[in-house]
Amino acid sequence: MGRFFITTPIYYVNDAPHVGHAYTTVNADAIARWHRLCGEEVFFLTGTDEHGAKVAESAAEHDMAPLAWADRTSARFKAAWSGLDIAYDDFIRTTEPRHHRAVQSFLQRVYDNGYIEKGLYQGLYCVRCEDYYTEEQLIGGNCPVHGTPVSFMEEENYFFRLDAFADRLLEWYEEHPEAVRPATKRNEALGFIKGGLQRISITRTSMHWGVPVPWDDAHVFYVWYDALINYATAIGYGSDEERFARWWPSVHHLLGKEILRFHCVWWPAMCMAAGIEPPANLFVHGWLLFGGEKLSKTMLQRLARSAEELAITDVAPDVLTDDFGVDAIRYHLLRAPLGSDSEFSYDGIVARYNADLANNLGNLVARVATVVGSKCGGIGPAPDPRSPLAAIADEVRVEAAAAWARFAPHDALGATWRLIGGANSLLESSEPWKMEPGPEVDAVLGSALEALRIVALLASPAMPATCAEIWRRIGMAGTPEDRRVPDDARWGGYPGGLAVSKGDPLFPRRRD
RNA sequence: GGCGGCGUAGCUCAGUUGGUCAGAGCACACGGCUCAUAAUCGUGGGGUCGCGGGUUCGAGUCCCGCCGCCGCUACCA
Repeated sequence: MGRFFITTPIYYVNDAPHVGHAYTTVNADAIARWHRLCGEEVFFLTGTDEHGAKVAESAAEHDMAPLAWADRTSARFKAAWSGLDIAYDDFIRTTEPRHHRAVQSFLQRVYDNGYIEKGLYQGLYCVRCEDYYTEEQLIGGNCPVHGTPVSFMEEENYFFRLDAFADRLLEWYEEHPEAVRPATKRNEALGFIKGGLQRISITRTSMHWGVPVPWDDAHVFYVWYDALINYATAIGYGSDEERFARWWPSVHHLLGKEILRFHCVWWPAMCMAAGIEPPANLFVHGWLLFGGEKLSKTMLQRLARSAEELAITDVAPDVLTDDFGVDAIRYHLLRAPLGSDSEFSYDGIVARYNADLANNLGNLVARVATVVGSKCGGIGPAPDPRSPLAAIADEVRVEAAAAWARFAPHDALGATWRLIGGANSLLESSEPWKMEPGPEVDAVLGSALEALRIVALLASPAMPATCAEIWRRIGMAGTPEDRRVPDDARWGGYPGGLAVSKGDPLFPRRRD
């Protein structure tokens, strides 16, 4: 049996969960669900990143201990994922003891291997921020946050010798052309490496909200440095080597383009430095963008809790799921091409909802149930082995599987929807509602039901609840998740003789 | 400034190594149907593929320049 390990980035607890987070997480969830459907042993990891100066500051501002503050925001992420029907296998928090142990073990190894050295970190420092800035970040030579003058400071830090890995990284990219996808993102990472790498300061003494450095207790690790290691922590790095070896390095990291450098340059180098293989698969997705045009006040009110200028990070997932339903939002997020940026708008959601969900899928379910009710006494007949839909279903099954496998849910769903179109078309050309009950009617309606069964199976990673409901309405026992692709997605799996029920519209058409 | 990406029908997007590559879906128009959530099915209009050059028998597809967006530029989740 195959194994499939997929991760999202761990989300920083200073942010509230927003649609950008949901985009990554829903995609990872759907892909994980697909692999479970394929019968693989799946480990889907997400979580929260809870260290660093910003968390400590925010906690102080709220008069809370850092951990209490982190508890609160971490819980909001869990709630958001629950609201989006995310079936993760593990939710890691970087404040957990297991993570501290793994980080210390990992970085001690790097230290012992000679890739961490003490050095002087110099920069422009704002005392009130307790943070360094580059000259470009300053506004009029002053701190961008406080507007006050910054001072030149230096502190003794430990540095990771990233610069020592340039050649090995280039070699690794050469030997693993598919490791970073899509190719455009791979090129960006390569460009960064070829541009020259410097050593990285990885510890702090100015603040203490972090993982203690095992060989020098005056320091804690810089937040990014501990964060990346979560992927190793969760599969037993440093505590259960057997388990770790089972899942590593054939991981699939899904991440947004803004953190490409950390994942595609730092992280592989860190792994090399610690003496483990770099992650085998890094898939970098683009952003959802608001086109910057025609954002009506209505839309603003609907999407954002409060915003003058609406950004994707202002939109909370629950605002959307309350409005459209969980599966509709999951579906919409999954129809955005994953590797590149794509437009995101309220009107776009409405349009897709009406076209794909209400008109095509929802209406097909309704019309089939009604005609089965009137012409077959509500008992679904068996499909016709020679139905024209059989060939479409074959094609769609193969295409959808290939698309899910290459992290292209939008293509997988596009293919799946062709079977819906085929079924609507077959009904139109056969007109079973005009025919007398008999074998001919049975063949058409049985085939339509079979199409719905296959669609419910293939689309279940995207819309688990809706597909389970379709499954139930056509009389199937259990849920699509109990089945396996590709075998159960082959034409002829609908047994016939099952009670078909009508039910309310799955996706009531929107009039806005 | 440097590095990288993008600019294809009204909208959202496809278009490997240059030769049915001018496409899909939505929207729109017309026709059919009425089982269905005024749904569905069929047909059609519509783009000098950002602009200007160049290479080539032939270029959205390669090269140069320009215009317009955008990301990264190192310790920012």
